[in-house]
Amino acid sequence: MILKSPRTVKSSQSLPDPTAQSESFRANREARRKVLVEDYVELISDLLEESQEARQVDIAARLGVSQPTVAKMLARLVADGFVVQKPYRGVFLTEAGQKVAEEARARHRIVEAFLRALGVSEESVLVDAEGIEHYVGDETLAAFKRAIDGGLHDFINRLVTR
Amino acid sequence: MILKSPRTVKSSQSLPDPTAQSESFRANREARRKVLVEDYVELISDLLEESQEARQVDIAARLGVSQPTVAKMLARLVADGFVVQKPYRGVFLTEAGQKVAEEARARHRIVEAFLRALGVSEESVLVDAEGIEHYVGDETLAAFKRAIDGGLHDFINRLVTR
DNA sequence: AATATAATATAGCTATTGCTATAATTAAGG
DNA sequence: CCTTAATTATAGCAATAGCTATATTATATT
Ligand SMILES: [Mn+2]
Ligand SMILES: [Mn+2]
Ligand SMILES: [Mn+2]
Ligand SMILES: [Mn+2]
Repeated sequence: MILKSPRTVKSSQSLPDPTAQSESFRANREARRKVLVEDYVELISDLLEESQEARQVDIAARLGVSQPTVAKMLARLVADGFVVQKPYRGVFLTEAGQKVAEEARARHRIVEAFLRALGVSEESVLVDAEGIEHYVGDETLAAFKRAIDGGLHDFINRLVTR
Repeated sequence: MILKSPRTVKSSQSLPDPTAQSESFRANREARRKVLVEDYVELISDLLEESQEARQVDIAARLGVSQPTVAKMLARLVADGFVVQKPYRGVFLTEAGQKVAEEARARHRIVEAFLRALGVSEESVLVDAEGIEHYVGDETLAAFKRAIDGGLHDFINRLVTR
């Protein structure tokens, strides 16, 4: 499977097909609704692995939000069946929660590895991956993986050294 | 400047430095607050270029939201000084609005071109770029540009054909 | 066991982003 | 000009995501 040369690919118009465009925006509003769930559940999973507990105060400190904000969000995650709370002992993940956490972490790590391979600094990798991860579809994720495995890194090196 | 081999780069821990992590989340909440402004203003600019007018109904159709939703958002964009309204003649961009639109469009196009160069399908490019564009920092954007200019495309082709 | 500390809960507020239903207004066509 | 159709405005509602201030409760320490 050979890609067409970029020169022969018709450059994108300013305005895509109206239906395609509105579907894109819809898909992104949908993705935006899942961002907090993914970030919380992934973080809870990380905290549990590191210290066997995930308390509201730790979550709040890691996210940079207040404890009542976390309390409210956890109530939603409980209602959605992703976490369970042990009173004054923090929260734990349900099966469903663990599944979301693992998928989120896998995506997150691939995006991070990809940005690193592109030569982005560690600080920018941290910040940008935290946002980008939520908007990378399966196909794009696969392309990122290919690029990492395939040795994008060496390629960049070759470019950088002329 | 030669990059270290990926094998020698210490794999990222599950949990980054707490301060760095909370700063990442803060930065992303900040970025999230700008998403709608960027999407609206860029779309208005595109509509104006295409048809010399940008009406609420057209914007609503393109975004896949209701007209009152657009009306409310336009009030905010007017208050923020990005657009002006001509009654029953749609909206137009101020100088500030045009600047935001041009920057947003430039970023959007680079992200699209980059995903295309990676071999992502046109549909996925449309959807994913619409989200990713808002979370790509200057440094990552520069890396995308380098990769496009540098001939990432040919590199992918080489990979794909073994 | 009493107390101090840490953790969580709750109340009450604000801003944002969406919706439906309906009213009001303007622009266009006859 | 008058009417109709298109466009915009407005009212009222809901969900989400944040905040501060304060109360409550559990855990840990003495
Ligand atoms: Mn993540
Ligand atoms: Mn994230
Ligand atoms: Mn855009
Ligand atoms: Mn966008």
